Amino acid sequence: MPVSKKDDFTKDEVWLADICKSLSHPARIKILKILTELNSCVVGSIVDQLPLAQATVSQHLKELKRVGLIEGEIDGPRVCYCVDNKLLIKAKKQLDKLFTTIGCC
Amino acid sequence: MPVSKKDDFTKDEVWLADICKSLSHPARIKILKILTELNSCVVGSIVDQLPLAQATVSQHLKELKRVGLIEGEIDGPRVCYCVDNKLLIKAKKQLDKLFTTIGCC
DNA sequence: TTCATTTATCGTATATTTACGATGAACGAT
DNA sequence: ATCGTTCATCGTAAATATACGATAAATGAA
Repeated sequence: MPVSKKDDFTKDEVWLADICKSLSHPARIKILKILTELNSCVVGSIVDQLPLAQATVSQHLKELKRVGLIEGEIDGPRVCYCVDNKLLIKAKKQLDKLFTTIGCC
Repeated sequence: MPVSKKDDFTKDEVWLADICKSLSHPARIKILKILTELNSCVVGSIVDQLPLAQATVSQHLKELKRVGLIEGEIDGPRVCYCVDNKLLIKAKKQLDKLFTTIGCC
């Protein structure tokens, strides 16, 4: 008879899956690049470089903010976003760990 | 999704987003680990280690197969899956490139 | 105050994902 | 040939994701 399936997933697995989910749309990958390339990280500048409506970009920003990859700072009537390098490093570390675990590199 | 605008992004961005999507569920991350840990990579063994029904595991395997991260080989009435190391390396390379681009590590 | 600008959120439509039981197809064994 | 095993696929339901226009909230400027 089958073994009992009590095993849940580990915290690391859930966390990394969530990070990957936030990177699972090209617009969000591009947003991270834009935030790095531009001096300014104002929302309007990001919208200008994406083939998406402002409301849609706002949703993508929200998703990146949800997992902590970016942070928003209010700047007058604008909002200035930037990448959280600390979390980026953590994400890379976890990804490297996964790739090592599954026998790559 | 109404209309997909993924064609407006670069090939690399779309490809990497797709890889991340395939890693965006803890079950699929765990499947990759199981395939590495076990000698056998038969579907039944994978199902035994996941808190999910066989049909659901089969769907997750399909998603990993879709992006090429795993391959299935028919072995009598069974199917033996294994990780495609070549694609794994490509994925890691693209991820490293992204992290470098956005100023991490 | 009033107006224009900026961004988040609401409402909504549709697509996709996730999950499961049921079923079908392929195979080895009896 | 029939049976049991193994796995993929079908059918389906609920949740989530994606996209947009419209609107609200907040701010600075006139």
